[in-house]
Amino acid sequence: MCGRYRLSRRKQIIEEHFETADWQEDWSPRYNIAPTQSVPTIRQHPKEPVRELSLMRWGLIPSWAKDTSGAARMINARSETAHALPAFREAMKLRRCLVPADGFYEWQRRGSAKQPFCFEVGDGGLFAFAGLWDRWKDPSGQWVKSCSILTTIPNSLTSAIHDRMPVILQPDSYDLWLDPGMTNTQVITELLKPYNARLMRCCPVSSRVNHVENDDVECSRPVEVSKTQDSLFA
DNA sequence: CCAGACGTTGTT
DNA sequence: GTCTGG
DNA sequence: CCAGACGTTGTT
DNA sequence: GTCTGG
Repeated sequence: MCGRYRLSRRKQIIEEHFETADWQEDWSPRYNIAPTQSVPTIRQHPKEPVRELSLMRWGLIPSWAKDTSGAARMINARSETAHALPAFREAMKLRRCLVPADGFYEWQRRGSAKQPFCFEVGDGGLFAFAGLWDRWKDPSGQWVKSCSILTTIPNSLTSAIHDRMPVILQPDSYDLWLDPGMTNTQVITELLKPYNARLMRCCPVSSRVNHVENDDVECSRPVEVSKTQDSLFA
């Protein structure tokens, strides 16, 4: 799954990489993005051929939710079932987005031991998670946009650490994934595959990343693991 | 008909 | 909102 | 995802 | 253990 990630590139770099329209919001590099926080997402404008960046709360709040209490459990949606579930079904058909990132964290557990790893694509550059979004009217009448990151079975790199991984889209499938006119969920679901392990890398990182208040480059800096911890790789 | 649920992951 | 259970 | 909190009633 | 906050 994916419960913590990194987006450390500057706004202009994100705009250029994903070929979006200019964005009014600010974005400061983040190394430890946590559920319920505000994150950039990319959507296709429904009428004009333009991709737009938009801040959303991470943890999808369905339009019919009474409150936000369940949102933290909706940070991920299983790609195998999302098309059929009440909370995600309509979003899968009509409200897909990209969630830009340049790293994500997974924790490997062995009994009580817990070791975080940082995963990257290529040399640590930008990539996009497949995302779903919805909007919910809060008690004051304000619309709150929120999003979820799809998950799938792990590839050979991530399976050593965890039994799920986030869906990372190939750049050549961005257009189809984002196309609001594509409502054939069967076609859409074809895109939700484990990313090529040979194009990814990972390494153990400091448990600093465990604490959400730590949000700096140290969170994804590789660390040595001790001999005893080394068995975590086994 | 109304009432109530609607989710993921991990752990075992 | 939609779907299920009673 | 992890970290951290987690509580009622009655009596004085 | 479960639930909330970030």
